[in-house]
Amino acid sequence: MYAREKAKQEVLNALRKYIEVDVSIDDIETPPDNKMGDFAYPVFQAAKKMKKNPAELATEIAVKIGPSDLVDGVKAVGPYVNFTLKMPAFGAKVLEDVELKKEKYGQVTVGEGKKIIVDYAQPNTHKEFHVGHIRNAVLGQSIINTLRASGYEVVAASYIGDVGAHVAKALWGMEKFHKGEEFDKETRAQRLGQIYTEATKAVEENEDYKLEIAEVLKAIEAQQDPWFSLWKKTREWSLDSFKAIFKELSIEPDAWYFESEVEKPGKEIVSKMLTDGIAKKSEGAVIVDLEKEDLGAFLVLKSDGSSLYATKDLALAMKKEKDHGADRQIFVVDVRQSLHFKQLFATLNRMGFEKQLIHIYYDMVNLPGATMSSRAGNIITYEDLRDQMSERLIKETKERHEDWSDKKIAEVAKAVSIASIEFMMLRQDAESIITFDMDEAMSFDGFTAPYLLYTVARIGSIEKKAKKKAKSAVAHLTHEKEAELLRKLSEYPEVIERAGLKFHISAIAVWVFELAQLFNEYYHDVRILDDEDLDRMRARLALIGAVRVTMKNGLKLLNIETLKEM
RNA sequence: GCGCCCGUAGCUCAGUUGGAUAGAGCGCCAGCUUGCGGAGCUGGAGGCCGUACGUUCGAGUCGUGCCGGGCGCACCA
Repeated sequence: MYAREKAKQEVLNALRKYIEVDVSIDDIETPPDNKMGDFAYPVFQAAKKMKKNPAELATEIAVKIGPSDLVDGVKAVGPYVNFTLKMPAFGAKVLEDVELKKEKYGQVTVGEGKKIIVDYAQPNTHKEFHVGHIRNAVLGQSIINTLRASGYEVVAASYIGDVGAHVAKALWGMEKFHKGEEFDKETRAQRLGQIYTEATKAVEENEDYKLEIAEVLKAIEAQQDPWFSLWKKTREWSLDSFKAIFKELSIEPDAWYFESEVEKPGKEIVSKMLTDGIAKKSEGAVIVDLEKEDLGAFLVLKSDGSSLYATKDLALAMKKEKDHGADRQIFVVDVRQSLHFKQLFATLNRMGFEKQLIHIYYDMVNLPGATMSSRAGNIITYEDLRDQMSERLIKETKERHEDWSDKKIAEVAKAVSIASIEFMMLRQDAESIITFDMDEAMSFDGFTAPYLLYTVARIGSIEKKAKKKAKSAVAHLTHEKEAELLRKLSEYPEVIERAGLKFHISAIAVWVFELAQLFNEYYHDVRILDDEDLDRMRARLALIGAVRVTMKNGLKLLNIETLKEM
């Protein structure tokens, strides 16, 4: 049991003796200022039940409770019973927790025995991989990391849109406008995306093209050449490029699903739904009438018999269930598909699908001053963003490290720019729109990846310079900021648990930032090295080592690898 | 028209399943530092939490109306 959990348990045990209502660990709150105490129990409800004045009851309880192993003072402040941690003992337990568990510090067990499959990283082949896709993949991976840290068994499932109207459009555009063009291996995937955009514009100007593209789509679905071969070839171009991007961003799916493999099964499900009476024909197409659930009509097959997103999603859910049999299926998908998922889940329920289905949604990513849309042509691809940022970071890094090789500078700059992108995607609530300001993302000041990475590198540098080994001895850590750091470190497992239960990743980002701030304040107040009190120096080294390990653990959940130097 | 989301400091955003005096970063102003990595730290100014009612011992948080913004609502994904 982690230090904080154990302390809370002691608080609970004490409270239960004197209170006539049930108290659970969730009733223990944190006071707004730690000068008031570390834990607080508001007595309002208990007072009501016991028919007493809240402030009086709080006082009454407070005088009865004595100190325990990790909890020291108990005092009433108004209607609250406040508890203060017993400092040397509690701090020692915190450091012990971190040192014992190391990279596993913070992992909790709420999810043990439960299996979840998370659908994320769903780019479409033949289209560009832009910032919106980054948000999806990074958020999804971070949720997966956090669920794993919470004890769940998680299947990370990427779902690739390798068929559908967009593919037909891109291939049609290739033949129509770029027949015979040579495609360079390095850029061919992006070239496909450009052709897709070009084709989209062409269709807007000429309605007749729609029919031509519909023919292409049918040919691909029917596996007819030359379209089918062209599809197979170009699909690989996109997949190769996605794999490279995933690697850079630490996106690591362990299962790959493709729209092309669920298309046929999807159509079969639809025809079974027709015979079962779950679906019906309407205006030539097939729908599921969800008026009863107030969800309108769910279109599951087009009137020309070709499939839709919905067709494939039905089969996908079934396939995932067959492959992995998870207790829950989670879908990390853009908020604009909320209705689609409500309809999909309602339909699956009608088909007798019983596992829990959750849509985790996120909003879009804008650039300052402009909403991003592929139609307006102001989307920014992952590669462009990364390269623009790297370029500027190379310049800055060069100025600071004149002795570094170009190769080392380029590597560090790339790592920092990727970390900067990831952090911007995760530091904010998923439900809110991100305004991606590149300058802010790369800034070494503020709520940014570079600030955090710098702090970790700085700790590493101190540790490297120290001639003595760290040795935890909390008795030597008497500075006020040292106690604050220990308390902060103790919160980490709770942060993970809450983030995992609510899929609230930004809370991890905020917490790591607060820890970094606290460390930097400490660093300026206290000189760690060249201390004549060797035991104290070693104890401080142990403390900052614990800070570094915990920051690293937190950043890892955010897909960010720390750097030794930068 | 119906539905979902959002509205908190000049800007970008937090606010722990309703709890104590509403916070952070950036920017601005005033300082510290020849440093164990200053890419940092300290202090300051800056808020009728969109608005009006309601529920509650207690509302930025819950409910309803209104105002303002975004998104979605059958053959796109």
